[in-house]
Amino acid sequence: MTTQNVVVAGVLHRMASCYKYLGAKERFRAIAYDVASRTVNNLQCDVAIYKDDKKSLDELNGIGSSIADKIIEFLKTGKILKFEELKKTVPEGLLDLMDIVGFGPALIKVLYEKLRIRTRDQLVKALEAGRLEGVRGFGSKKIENMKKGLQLSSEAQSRLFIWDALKGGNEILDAIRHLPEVKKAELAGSLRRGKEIVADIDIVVMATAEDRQRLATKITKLPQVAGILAAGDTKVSVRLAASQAQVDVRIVTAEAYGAALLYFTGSREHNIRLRTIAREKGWKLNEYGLFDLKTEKYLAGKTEADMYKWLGLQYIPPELREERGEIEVAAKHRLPVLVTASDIKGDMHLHSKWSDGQEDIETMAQYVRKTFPGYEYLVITDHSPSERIAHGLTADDFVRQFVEIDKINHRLGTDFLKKGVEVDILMDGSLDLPDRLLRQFDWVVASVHSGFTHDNTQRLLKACDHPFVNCIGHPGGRLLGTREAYTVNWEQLMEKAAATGTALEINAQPERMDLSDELVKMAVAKKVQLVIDTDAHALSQFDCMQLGVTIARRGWCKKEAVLNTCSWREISQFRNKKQKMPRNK
DNA sequence: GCCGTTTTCGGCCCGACTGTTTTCAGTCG
Repeated sequence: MTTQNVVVAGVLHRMASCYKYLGAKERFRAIAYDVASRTVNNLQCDVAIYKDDKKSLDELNGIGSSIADKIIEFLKTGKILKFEELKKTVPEGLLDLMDIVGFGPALIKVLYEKLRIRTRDQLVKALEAGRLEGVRGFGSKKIENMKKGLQLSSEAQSRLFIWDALKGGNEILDAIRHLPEVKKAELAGSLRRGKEIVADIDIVVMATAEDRQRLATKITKLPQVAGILAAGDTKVSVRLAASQAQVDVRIVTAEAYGAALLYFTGSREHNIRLRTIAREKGWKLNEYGLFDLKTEKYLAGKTEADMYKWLGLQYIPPELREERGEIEVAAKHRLPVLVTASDIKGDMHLHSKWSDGQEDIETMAQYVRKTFPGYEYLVITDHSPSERIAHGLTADDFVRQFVEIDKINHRLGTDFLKKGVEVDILMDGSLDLPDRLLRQFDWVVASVHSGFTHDNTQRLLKACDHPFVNCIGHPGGRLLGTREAYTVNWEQLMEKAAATGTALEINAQPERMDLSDELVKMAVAKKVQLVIDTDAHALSQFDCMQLGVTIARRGWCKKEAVLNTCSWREISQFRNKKQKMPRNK
């Protein structure tokens, strides 16, 4: 669905690069094309729906009449005449280099005009032959950095999945916090906003002005650091030994800590809006604080809350700072109170040794009760028979498992454990366990584990119609970096889920994150009941609940929209209500 | 090229670090 968006955004981005190449007189045009490119890239729907609707396209942020025409031209003809013209004056082969660290428009212009280099290959050969040495502006370090940049860009894209980035980030954050000069330190950047994939790890550190330089040096010498990319006394960039991830550390004073945190958390688009608001009020906003434009007087900067207050906005949680309407809503002080990890009362999708989990049920129960004291219930949901590879249980197995669960509950003196199942949705939308068994479970998660190349809408709709199905597990079926999500008509599925009293899962496994934040936002708007699950197969995976909560928060999700913030009594009511609904068939 | 509840013209976020060169341009985030 979004492939077309990526293509269109790519063309606009390349046009922006062309205008950057053309120099100062075109620089604002370049910015305009970049903004439009990002808008298309962030679009929640397929850009193709605007093919015959210039008016709506024009209304999008950063897309005016002229760019709207060009997008429509591309959608209809597959090219943009203006872009074809631009390519005649700009060395197209070098355009892509502008996305590499260290390669800007001025550099590729010099390469082309002085050395007639117009492709990446020619550049690599020129570097190997030493043709750049002695050319004015190309010192030995610059040439070295160009080689490094090229090398890095040809290696696998160094983007990190959030769960890995969090691990690396928290590890070095912890080391930084232990340095005596550090008063405070926090993760910032897209990691703090909870994006699925991040490019680097940002950290903001508070220290006194006198300590900054010494601290910067110490940070570069931490054992986690494998290489130094840049090191001033307020900014340090290093590469982590473990993951090769880039870490940008900013060291600021207490006066500027909130401003720096705000600035380095982003998003870029969010910041630009904030700065514009400051401007309109006669102030200037930067990473050091909020200042009066004329007198330079410092107005605020110690905390993020201060900054938002001065700007007349409600505090905006990091997960919402994506310039997706949060500023307008914050101006009216109408932001939703987002769900938090402490609201969660239990995990409703996990696997024991009975199928493909690593632990026995009692060990999990004891671990979770100790580690998550706020939890009131834990639903064991092992696989059904079709999942042979995951040792799916037969109907008889489940009956035996019921007995075991009762015994453990009895031993622990609680009813903490609930009887559940992750039942397979077969190709025709039916389930692989009989109704007489399904009705005995406390909770039934139904999931697709086959037919990933099909449009699975009908299968999922049929599962929602089943009276004993309470939740659709990992509804999109994607595995990040491995398998694309299968095709689903989300409008239809969400409307069906809401109408039938079927919950949709936010599966918090790091390689799933399914529903995605964008789909959560859509589900919230359609009043679908959500459940945040870890799908844990090992004790350590119960920690992923935090990740699921982050996804929910990015989807503007309130506590009320998440079923497992409720007591078990309320969850039983949710289940009973569906069973009593009049059936279509 | 976009945008506007002072504006349809004249703005457009802003500062740090690097490298190469003697005072700054280019690039990044």
